[in-house]
Amino acid sequence: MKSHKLSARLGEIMGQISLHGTVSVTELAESLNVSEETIRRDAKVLEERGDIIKLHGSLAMPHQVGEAPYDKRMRENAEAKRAIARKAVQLVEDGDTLIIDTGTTTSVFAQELRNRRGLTVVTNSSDIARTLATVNGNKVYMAGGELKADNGAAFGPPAVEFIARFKVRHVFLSIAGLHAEHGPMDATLEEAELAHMALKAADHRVILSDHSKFGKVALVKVCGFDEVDRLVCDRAPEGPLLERLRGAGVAIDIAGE
Amino acid sequence: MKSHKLSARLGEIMGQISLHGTVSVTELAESLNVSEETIRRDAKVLEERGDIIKLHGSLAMPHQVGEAPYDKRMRENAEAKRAIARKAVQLVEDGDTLIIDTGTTTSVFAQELRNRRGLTVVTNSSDIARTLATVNGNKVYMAGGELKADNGAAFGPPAVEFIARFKVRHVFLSIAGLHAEHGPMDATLEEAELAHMALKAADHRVILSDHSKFGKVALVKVCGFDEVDRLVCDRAPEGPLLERLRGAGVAIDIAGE
DNA sequence: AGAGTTTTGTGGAAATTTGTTGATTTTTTG
DNA sequence: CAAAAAATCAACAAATTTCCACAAAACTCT
Repeated sequence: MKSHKLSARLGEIMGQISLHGTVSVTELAESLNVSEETIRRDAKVLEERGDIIKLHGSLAMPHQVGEAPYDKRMRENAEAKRAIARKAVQLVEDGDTLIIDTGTTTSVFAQELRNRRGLTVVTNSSDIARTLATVNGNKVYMAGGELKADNGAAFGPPAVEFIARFKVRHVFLSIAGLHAEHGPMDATLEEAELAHMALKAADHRVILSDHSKFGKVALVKVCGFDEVDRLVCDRAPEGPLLERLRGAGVAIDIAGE
Repeated sequence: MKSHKLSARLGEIMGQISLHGTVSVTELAESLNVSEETIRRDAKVLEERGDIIKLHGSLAMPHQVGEAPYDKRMRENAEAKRAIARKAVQLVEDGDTLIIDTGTTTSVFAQELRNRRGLTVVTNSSDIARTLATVNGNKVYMAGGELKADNGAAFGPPAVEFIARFKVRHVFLSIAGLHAEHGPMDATLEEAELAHMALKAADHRVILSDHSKFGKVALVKVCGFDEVDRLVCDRAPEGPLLERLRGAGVAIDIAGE
């Protein structure tokens, strides 16, 4: 059974943290008249409960105030995304034409594209547009309309039509899942429709995906395996997924090789 | 797998950077009472996380990399722009509807608008769109098309038509010059046309301008003094300019008062 | 009161962070 | 263009924090 004293202290700790943003372990130990080790043990349960995060020497709120879910997603698997983006940039030459779909991985990819010059970029993502629009003599075409709060990108028929007017060399897609049976999948119908149109508009069709998407099923199928030319990922796919990719002749690039 | 612990200092560094645009390593070391080497190490993880970029001797927001003229302009008079933005935000309430024109001052203004919730924002700037689209339950409508490399914003007839379809409470404009005789002026015809349409679409028309624009002549006249309701600036205008503003009944807000 | 359980404190080893030094690189200056 | 100044990097030592195992203390229940 839990003691009352313990839960009272946890509440006090939470109060201190939410009041000051971060509090040092030493401070807490002094103000609550317990040893630092006790504070650490409390911090452990608080962290497992997801109420706080432990830093080195102090405790803090789990996420920065005002941080968007999108920004948070950008941080998940950040190293993998960065590695994939670096690898994918090698496919692009100065002066290339490309369509870049919305997504956290493609946003990182866009940042890495600052190492290329004179690109012509078509996108529906305000983040990608901003990243590339003002630098290196790039030309950027962005689909307008209402930007979905989820990711700051335009969808719907106008956006699809906008994309359809272009014919480019490469298209780079982010996906929500990559399943051996169902193929590349997105979380919403609108995303999938736009991605599908983008695929038709390019000669060389590339999917950027970290391994956490492998075998995952999302809501809507984007396309068949035969509509993709290349997969750039951080770890090699295995089993039936690998079979399907090979069968469809999809080239596979593994970041860091 | 080594999970890097984070220092509570990282948040403070991010705050400083987003506040001033760029901060020198030396300044940070002094204000946080740690060695410069420690700041550099913090900067490294922040950079790998994509939150900042390291310059030689200082740290900056990620989009200030490269030599884009737009980013350079963002740094000029950074303090004044920030102060003006803070003042202007006081005019906006949660849930307001607004049009925000492209510009360096309005971009800073958009950052400050993260202190408001549930806004409906219409803009032609990819930077402003990206700043506000994914947070606080805002609704953002962005004009699409080719983004001018100069500032990452859409112009031309389609953009003007896009803006014309809205009717909002406030419009916020950046300008290139504010002259007693010629009124508010922009650097290009396209910018001026779009700004003029934006003015017609709002009840409350606000110009954001630092004092360096006072008395300056740019290429194209945007509108008459009587088409403006308010000027937010960092220093009081003087002489004939002040006369004209007063004569037209333009309210004047001075940042820091 | 006393056995069993839970919570807390203590000590030393392990891990992480920080400061310092000197070499290296970049930027500025004459 | 070369020298001087400033900033970064690499490596090691010092300081701080955490982790782990076990003992002491507090609490529960009969």
